[in-house]
Amino acid sequence: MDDSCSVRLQIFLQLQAVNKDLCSKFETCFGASTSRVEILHYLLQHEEIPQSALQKEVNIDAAAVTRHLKQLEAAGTIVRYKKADDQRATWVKLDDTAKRHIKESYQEKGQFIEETLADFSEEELKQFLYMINKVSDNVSRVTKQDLGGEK
Amino acid sequence: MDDSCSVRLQIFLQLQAVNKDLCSKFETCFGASTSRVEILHYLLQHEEIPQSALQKEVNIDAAAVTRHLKQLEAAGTIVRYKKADDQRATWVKLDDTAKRHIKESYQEKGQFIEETLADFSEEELKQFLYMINKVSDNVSRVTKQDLGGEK
DNA sequence: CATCAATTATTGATAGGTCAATGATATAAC
DNA sequence: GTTATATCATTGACCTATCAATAATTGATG
Repeated sequence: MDDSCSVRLQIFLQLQAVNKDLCSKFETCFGASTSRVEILHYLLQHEEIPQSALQKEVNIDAAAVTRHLKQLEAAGTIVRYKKADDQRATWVKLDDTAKRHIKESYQEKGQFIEETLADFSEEELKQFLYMINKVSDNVSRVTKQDLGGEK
Repeated sequence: MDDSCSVRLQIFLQLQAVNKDLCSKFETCFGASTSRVEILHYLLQHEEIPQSALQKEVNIDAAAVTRHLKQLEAAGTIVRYKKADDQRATWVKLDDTAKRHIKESYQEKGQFIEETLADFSEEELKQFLYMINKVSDNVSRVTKQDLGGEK
């Protein structure tokens, strides 16, 4: 683990470290956690959306989504409601004035991500994304095969 | 934020998603969280080490380190002690039999990381690491400049 | 040597995530 | 139509990370 795959191990560790730093600075820049911003991002792109769909888009547990939305609702940022045809599903929608504020705020802070990926050519960016996706595929494949005979 | 830098945004989101999956599967594979394994990894490489040094190596808060070490100590995996010349610093050391077990276990499971990065040529690996490091540099640079005039 | 500052580890409060269990509604099967 | 099954949102219990405050020890400075 130390010699033969040291580059791989380093990648693994660096990935974690970078991600943590990134999230932390993202949070202080945007004034909200990445999860929260991700949720708001999707809400910006959909006039209204069922909570279950939102939950699938965002990368967190349903329980966590519920708690985020409750807070956002309490803050007046979003509205939640049910429709006549299905009393289970909850629909989520951005409050109008909140929507404006968020749009402005994002425009102003969108550069954070740009700077994070400064000095990358467009070509490099594509390749980077490609690699990340490859790792993602590998990871999802690992689950089903490898962990069969364990413990 | 949606059009001009959509690739960047995608990279950002994917990075998070991948990292989360990676950690989750890593954890079920190794039977311990990435933080825990990282700690043990460093302990494998140092016969004994001051807790403060360990904390700097590993990517987590001092408080979290304390709690991990307490658990590891309670489980008999590590030993902690002070030295005569400095009653503040706590030294940490792997228990001998635990050390053997961990070494075996790692050998067996080291392939997890390999499979995660399967289908990467050595060249690609290097480039990937290079890119991650570049992002890391960018992120650390952002802090000092950008967040000056905020809020 | 007495005080002030720095280092080290710890604790408490808080935030945000997971999983498992629950309740309420909707759909299917018979 | 009634019973079983699925979907959806929520809650409670738990875990792990953060930050801020604290305590204990050491080093430095007057």
